[in-house]
Amino acid sequence: MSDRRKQYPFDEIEARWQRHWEEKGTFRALSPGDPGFDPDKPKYYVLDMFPYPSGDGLHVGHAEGYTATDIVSRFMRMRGYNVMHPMGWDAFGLPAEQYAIKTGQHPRVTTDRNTDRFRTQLKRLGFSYDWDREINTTDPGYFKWTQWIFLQLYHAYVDDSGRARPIAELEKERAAACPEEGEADRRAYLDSRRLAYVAEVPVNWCAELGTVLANEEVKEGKSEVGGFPVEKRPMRQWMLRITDYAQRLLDELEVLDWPEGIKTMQREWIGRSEGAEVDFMLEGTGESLRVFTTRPDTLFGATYMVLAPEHPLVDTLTVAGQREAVASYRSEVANKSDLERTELAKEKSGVFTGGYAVNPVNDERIPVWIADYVLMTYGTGAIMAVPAHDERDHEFAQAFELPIREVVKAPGGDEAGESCFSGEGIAVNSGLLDGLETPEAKRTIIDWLEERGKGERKVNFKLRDWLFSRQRYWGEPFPILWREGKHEPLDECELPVEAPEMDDFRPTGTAEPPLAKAVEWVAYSDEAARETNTMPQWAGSCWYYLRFADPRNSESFLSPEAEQYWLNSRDQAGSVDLYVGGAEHAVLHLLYARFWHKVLFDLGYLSRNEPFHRLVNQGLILGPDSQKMSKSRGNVINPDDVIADYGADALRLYEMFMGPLEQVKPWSDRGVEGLYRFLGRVWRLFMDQNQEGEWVLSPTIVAEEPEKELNRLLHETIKKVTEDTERMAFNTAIAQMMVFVKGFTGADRRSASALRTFLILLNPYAPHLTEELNVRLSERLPGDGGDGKLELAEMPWPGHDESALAQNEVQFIVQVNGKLRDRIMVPAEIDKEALISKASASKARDFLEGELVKTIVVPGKLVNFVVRS
RNA sequence: GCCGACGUGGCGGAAUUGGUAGACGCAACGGACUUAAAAUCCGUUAUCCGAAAGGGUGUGCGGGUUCGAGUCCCGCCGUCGGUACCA
Repeated sequence: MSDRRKQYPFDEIEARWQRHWEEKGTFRALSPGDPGFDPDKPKYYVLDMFPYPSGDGLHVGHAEGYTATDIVSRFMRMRGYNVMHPMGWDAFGLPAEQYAIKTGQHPRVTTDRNTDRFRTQLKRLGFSYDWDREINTTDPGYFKWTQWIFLQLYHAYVDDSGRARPIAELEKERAAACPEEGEADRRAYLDSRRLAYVAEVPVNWCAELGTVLANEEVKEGKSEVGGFPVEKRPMRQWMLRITDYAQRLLDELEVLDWPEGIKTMQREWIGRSEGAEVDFMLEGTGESLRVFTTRPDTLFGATYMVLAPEHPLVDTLTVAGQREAVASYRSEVANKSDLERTELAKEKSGVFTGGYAVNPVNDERIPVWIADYVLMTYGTGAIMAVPAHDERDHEFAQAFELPIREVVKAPGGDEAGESCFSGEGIAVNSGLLDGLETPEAKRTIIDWLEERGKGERKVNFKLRDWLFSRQRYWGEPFPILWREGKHEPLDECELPVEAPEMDDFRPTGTAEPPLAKAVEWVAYSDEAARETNTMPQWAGSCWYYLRFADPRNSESFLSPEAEQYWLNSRDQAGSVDLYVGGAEHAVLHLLYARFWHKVLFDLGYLSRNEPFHRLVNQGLILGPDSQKMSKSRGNVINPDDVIADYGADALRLYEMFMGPLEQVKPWSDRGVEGLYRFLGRVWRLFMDQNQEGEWVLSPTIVAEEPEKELNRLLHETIKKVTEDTERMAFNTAIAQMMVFVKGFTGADRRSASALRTFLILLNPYAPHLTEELNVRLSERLPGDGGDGKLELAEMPWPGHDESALAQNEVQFIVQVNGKLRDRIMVPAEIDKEALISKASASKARDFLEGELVKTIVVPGKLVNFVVRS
């Protein structure tokens, strides 16, 4: 590129305008109370998923989503909205900490360096962020409020109506209801209801990372970060009771304007299923075994039962003769990693305990097995097996030669044969249920069970409580103390709790977090010690979109005034109007943020019950080889290089022109060049180069209105670009602007006002070039401000004039039997008779032999003759 | 296996409500300018038959609905993403 001549001096232009915007504060979003705030302007909040500032710097995928939101932001500002478009840093996280371990350099240093680099890169792309609202999750002034929100969770519970309330209210109720209760019991009861609680549960321990991970962070038995093996281990950890919100997280998803795929993924992750819990008496023990089933109508077909190997009743049930087999199976399973357990899923395994249970519906005696296809973590950790109507049970029954009894007939009538039938049908061999259809049979049997106290209706969720502590240094410390083995909250006035300075960030190799090594810090007082776990990376990103509305508030996480203005759109469920980011956060960040938002909503801090009204996922940009970009493949495109060669406007425009925003699409170096050439054509539409090689305004530009055809082209372009930008179809908007440029390039008298309008249309896409040309155009046509000084960013978006689109003659197509035979030009006001007669006189007449059945006229479009030969 | 998205020229893609398939860009080819090249500008470019005029075929495959289907319906095939013993 070095010696090739530039199409236009983009480097100089872009740097200058970026400096100008920064100095002038062009894109500052004023809040209520700010000088110059206009209360009549409607607000619009456009949010990007803020990046983790990694050492690799910005990549073209960031640039894609951020360009899209920047176009929308600039567009909406020109349409009269007060637009908030902020940016910040999700800067706690593993890479900085691992780098610190390797080099001994404090993560703060790496983080600051990386955020500086990211900020510089983003500014170089000309994004219209309000940098006064920049936030960083690792700033004490920010995480003070992350810790504060944690305390709100700690001090809250969910009442019977499903709303979060202060736990103090529950404490009062409890004291009134159980006045005799001792202090320890009272405390245990309250802790069992808190939204933030401590529990000893089997958790995902990753030895390599030296920390536990949430279910959502484990993929196929490996850590999502790094791909290291993860094992289940019982550990005492902080948990958040997200399961109390399962139903609302499901229900309140409905009205959101999100991609259907993301909604489905959240629904599946929450995994609601309706059914019943049923008690089976265990023979000879006096104890009962509770199972969960979604098909209580198949109770008569239960021919055996299965417990998860970890189930507490296994020891009670196992008979002497089976003790050895059971013990060895249990230890075999315990040694399997989650990965092995799922990989071997095809082959069913299990062992008979020797014990029997009694089916409550028919008093039948059925054997109880243990098998690892039953999970301790779902339902009750035990199932009744109905091999005739459940594939897994069927497989197991075949492997161990257990009886299979059909109790549901398929509606078609014919029997399923060898394989099992798991659909709905008519109950058979089922006593009181015989002849009933499945839904009716379910209702009947549940009523029967409930009347006899042998079972009850039950809804189960796959969603588990959120494991909220990590054994890391670079995260938010918990605002919690431990005294005599009991946790207690720090007072709000002690926030933020900052991590101590340390030289050694290494994991301890045990469950003990690195912070435990800071002995002096841990010792809060003689009796009290600080919690040494830290919060997961998701904590900071759970509420950052709220903080942008009031980023410097030191008295509160968010003032009611800012909340009312920026986060309360009365006509929609969510607070943020438009949220753009990658689909990889479908069930992590987006679920956690919804949860916190609902808690804060319930506690009265927020006006809307959902955070994000409209969500758009940008598609991945692949390398030029159509493979995922990765360092090892060597197909990574660095935006810095592209900007150096072609400029930020060309990069922005190319990424928007590649195809629909949501779609996965490969990078093409040639493609960027094409858009760069387009910008060069735009430049030369306005500018000529003189003998000295200087760019001067073209003499073809005249202060007069465009002639009719060009005026139509102008208004067609206004219409199309407006509509396409509205629906975020940026690629087709750009295509139309190319057509405009082609049309006006061919004109030797170029209307200055038409060109100014065009610059407004292109401005959100290529802000630097257009602002520059606008200034130069003002020599010929002063700006709308009267003094020629008004910038495009301050101009209103144009509307199109419908009358300019009108044409004297319009084209109709002529079809015979739906097949194109000719195109004819007719007067726009032609009546139907004349149109048909003209159409039948066209080239179509050669195909009109035979009987004319009917003639179809689509106004403004076509005439179709239907002929039978 | 299940759920979701998608399948259109050599390539990226367009066709918003069923109504001209291939807008726009890339690549390729031809021409202008130039001593020459680069850059720029103009033109051609789905495919088959034909010298041409013109005609046939064509949106993954097979069927259907309709005057008319890339678009709607049924059944397949393929690619990508998610998920995986959740009873």
